[in-house]
Amino acid sequence: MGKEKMKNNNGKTKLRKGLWSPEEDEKLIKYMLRNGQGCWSDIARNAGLERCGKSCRLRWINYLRPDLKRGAFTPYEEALILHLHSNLGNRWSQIAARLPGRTDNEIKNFWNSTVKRRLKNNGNYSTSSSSHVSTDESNPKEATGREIVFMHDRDIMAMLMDSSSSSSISMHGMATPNYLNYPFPFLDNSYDVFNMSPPCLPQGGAGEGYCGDFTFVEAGVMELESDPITPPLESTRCFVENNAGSDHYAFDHKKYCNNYPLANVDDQGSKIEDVFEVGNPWQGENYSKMGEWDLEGLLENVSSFPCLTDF
DNA sequence: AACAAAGGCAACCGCCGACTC
DNA sequence: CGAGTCGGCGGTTGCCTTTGT
Repeated sequence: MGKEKMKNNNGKTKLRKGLWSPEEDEKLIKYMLRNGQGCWSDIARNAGLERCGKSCRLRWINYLRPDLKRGAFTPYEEALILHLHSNLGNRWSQIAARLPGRTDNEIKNFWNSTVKRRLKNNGNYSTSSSSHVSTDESNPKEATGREIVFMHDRDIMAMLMDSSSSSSISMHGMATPNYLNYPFPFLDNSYDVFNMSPPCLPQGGAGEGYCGDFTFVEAGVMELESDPITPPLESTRCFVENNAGSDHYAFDHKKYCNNYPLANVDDQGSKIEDVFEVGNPWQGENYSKMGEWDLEGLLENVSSFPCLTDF
């Protein structure tokens, strides 16, 4: 890393920094499609990019990967992030591993902006607040020295309700506190996220992943996967359509590609789906669009949640 | 309409562990 | 065993956009 900078200083190679241009993206995409992932330094060199390998890796992972899901976080994802953070702390990569299609950077940004702002607006949402957050005073920090904040699911939903203006969650008129207590049975703290095995890493092997356990099949209905062998993440249908209702994954051209159209990444002007030679992983006959996640409808169909019938 | 503040997000930085030679 | 390299991670920065006044 520093060595690359040294080279730069010696004038051998001038490495670019800052925002990526459409041409750079095109080079990286084409190279990755042609050669696949390898040594990032080689990729940067061989793809003709005047970037360090690290920069290429970051760009690909956080932005160009075809399996990325873009758009606003769904209420489900928000709740999941909050819950996982309460267990994992700032281990963004681990949290991201349980949110397929989302990157650690994305989640980190979401946390550092949206969540922290909501916490701030909510006032008491701090480690010193006993009403919303409880801390284990006997062991305020885990072994790594990280501060642990224990947040109950009730708090999570309170936050979500408070944030209803910015998300599509709809809870107005709902008057059943029991739902507030346990709106998402799968978010119960009894889940040992540290021992969930294996995590939903893209390279993860067979087994039940956290997200892989769930499949959205229609609005407001979530099924538990009965198949003991959960498919790899890429093929796990556990997403809802993003709130923007646009593309289901990486290429919401207008909004996310530095405001340039990535559709012309190919010389022939083919679309990104064609360039990647893959179908949209979030589309297909097995995928049912959900649109906005209407929690009211969800709760009306509460009987569809096997776990919720216990309440 | 103009300006400032806040929000959102892409990208960089520094550190660390794993691996190789 | 130590140095070098690489990939990965979390923290942070800075730019652009949006919102408020």
